[in-house]
Amino acid sequence: MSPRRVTLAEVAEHAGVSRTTASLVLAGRARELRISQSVEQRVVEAARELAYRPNAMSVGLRTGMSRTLGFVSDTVATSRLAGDMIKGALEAAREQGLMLFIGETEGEADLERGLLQAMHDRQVDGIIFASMFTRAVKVPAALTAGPAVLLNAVPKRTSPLSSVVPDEVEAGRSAARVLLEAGHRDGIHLIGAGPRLRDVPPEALAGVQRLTGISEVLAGARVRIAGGHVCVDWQPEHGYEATRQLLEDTRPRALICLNDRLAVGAYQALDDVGLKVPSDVSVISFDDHPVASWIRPKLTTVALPHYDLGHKAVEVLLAEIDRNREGTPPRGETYRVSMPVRTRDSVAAPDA
Amino acid sequence: MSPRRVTLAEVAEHAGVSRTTASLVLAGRARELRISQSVEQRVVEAARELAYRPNAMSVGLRTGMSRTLGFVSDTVATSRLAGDMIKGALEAAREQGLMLFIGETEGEADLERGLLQAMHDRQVDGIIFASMFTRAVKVPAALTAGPAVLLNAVPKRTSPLSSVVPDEVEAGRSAARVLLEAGHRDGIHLIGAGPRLRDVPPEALAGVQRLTGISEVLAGARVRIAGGHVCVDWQPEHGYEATRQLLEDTRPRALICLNDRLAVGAYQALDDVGLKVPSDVSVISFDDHPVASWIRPKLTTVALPHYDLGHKAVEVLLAEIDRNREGTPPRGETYRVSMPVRTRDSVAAPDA
DNA sequence: TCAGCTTGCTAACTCGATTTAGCAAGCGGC
DNA sequence: GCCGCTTGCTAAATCGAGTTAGCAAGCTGA
Repeated sequence: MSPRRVTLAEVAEHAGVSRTTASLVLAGRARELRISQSVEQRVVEAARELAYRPNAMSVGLRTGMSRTLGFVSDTVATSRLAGDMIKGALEAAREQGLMLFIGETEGEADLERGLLQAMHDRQVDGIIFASMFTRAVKVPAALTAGPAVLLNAVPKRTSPLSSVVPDEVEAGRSAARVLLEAGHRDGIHLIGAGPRLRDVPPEALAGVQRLTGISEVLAGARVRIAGGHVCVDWQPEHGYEATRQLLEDTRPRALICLNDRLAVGAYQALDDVGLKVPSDVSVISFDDHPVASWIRPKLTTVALPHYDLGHKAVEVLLAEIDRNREGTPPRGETYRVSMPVRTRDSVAAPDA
Repeated sequence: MSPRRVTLAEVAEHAGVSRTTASLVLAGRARELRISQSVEQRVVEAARELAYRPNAMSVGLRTGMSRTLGFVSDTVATSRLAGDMIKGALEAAREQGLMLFIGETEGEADLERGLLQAMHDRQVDGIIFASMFTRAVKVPAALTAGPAVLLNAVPKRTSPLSSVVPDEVEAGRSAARVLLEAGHRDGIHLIGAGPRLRDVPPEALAGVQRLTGISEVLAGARVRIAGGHVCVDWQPEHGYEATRQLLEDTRPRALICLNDRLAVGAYQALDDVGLKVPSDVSVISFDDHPVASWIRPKLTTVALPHYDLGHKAVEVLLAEIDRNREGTPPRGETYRVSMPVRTRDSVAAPDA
């Protein structure tokens, strides 16, 4: 794009000094280089009058810092589910005067390689490697060439990269506590997976961790999980079918749906047989998808902290960039972001 | 980011030629500058062996083309509603070897100005200025300094910028046609706005245009719109209340909900009084939000072509960039992208 | 043999900013 | 007056790539 811009050379000429002097003044180094107040004033004034803004490409080429970050993910920006992750990252970046390049791989290795290359070609200061669903990832070699952070992902193998993930175990504990606090002691069923840990595919990290937390708290209260219904995928249809099957066998008092879309399906199945939420059956879930507040009654759910995840990832990445500049090795730490309970209308005391 | 990269100078040295020669060869200008086949071969081989990739910052500084585009919107990337717009844009850009900077303004003028500046500082080749909801926008002055395109927006005043928008009028026609084709001739009610055009706020562009198309086709078939229910916002709660009120007065045969979230609410209200979709009341709607295929029965809806909108915007922007490079004035055209009907299960012939 | 043309490359400059070494002028002390 | 130090700036080089003018060598025709 070629719209005319004011160059530093023009500012220098306007102020009647060399480009070097102008550069040093605007970089805040006037004192250090013993430039007089009057020259400094002239430069600052000229820059203001001419509305000078540095060309970021030029600065980047000279300094090796482009003031841009890369955000590479499978489908975060485009899946309609985790937009707040991007939002959090965008805001954290903006606060520091940085811009974000977005790239989506759809999980394809070739696309991923091309994107990482394109970002490195553009000299990004660092890269956030994000996953739509919490999972363990194979860290691409190209990613460790410079500062990078995993977002909503943990490395499959030992890696120098730090991770930022939701605290899913604690979320499971929270969900169980909500039911216990409402008075539920039996008839608690899982929709989506369980009741044993081995009923969850190990790659479904969120499921494993949610169930871990749920089991821990219920066991601690000597409450048994009455049953679990495995779903091959966590969409409304699967929640509907699982709940239909459950209702053929028994009358549940509470459902822990492993995500909100499963809960949508559970609501539909309960409605089909005339059971009311929450007077007949309480429902608690995870994610806080917008649909949670569209269904009636509104769903109590433990929220994925997308915004905070994205924001934290940028913070951690910036720390890694600083570390890299100082020649310090990467931190390789896992940061867990807590998941708040969104209390709505789907949980009540068990009926008699 | 400072990981070691191979420079053109290193390729030249490896091939035993000048940097100029190496540059000309890799730019495909060997023939034009009469460089021998053997020299050309040596350069190409050296570049391959050394895995040379040009530094995009350097190329950008020298050529004035950064091979990046800006995407500025209110809340498109982060609202969870229009992710496919970004996806379409990302894919169109990737096909051309370009990358996308994303920035969100939340409709704040200061943020908007800062973002446009940041993108210009980084020498973006052009900018897509997008809106989450179809609307008329005040085009920021900074935007017309170089190639730019409006996406899901039209300019409030005459502007040199082209627009890419969904064809909402034709979408309204499609929706009406679906009902006519199912046999509906009366008892057709609108949920969200209407029945007259003046019942829609003029700034709710999609509403005005959808209603225009609906009215046109129904009038052409001599079918009256039985009634319309204005909603201050188009969320499920509003659809629920409007439909509840409607059901207190009359028994509708078909509902045209002005978007899918209103339809969610309408479904809930119909369920409350034991009316079945579609046997008792057909429902058609707009947008094709994911929830359309979660509710039961699945909703027939006229889809917003987010992916195609985003893709088209990049295409149009690239044409504008070429035009700008040739010194040709911007096109200033409006491109309407058609909205396909997603036929599901919510429309049937009227009952007796 | 000489002049003009062709071939095949290179030196130098450019893009816009930053960085570093160093120079000139002035001052103070011996 | 001379030398060393301080002040206040600048020239030159750098970052990595692209662009343009031009030079040297060789060939051909008169």
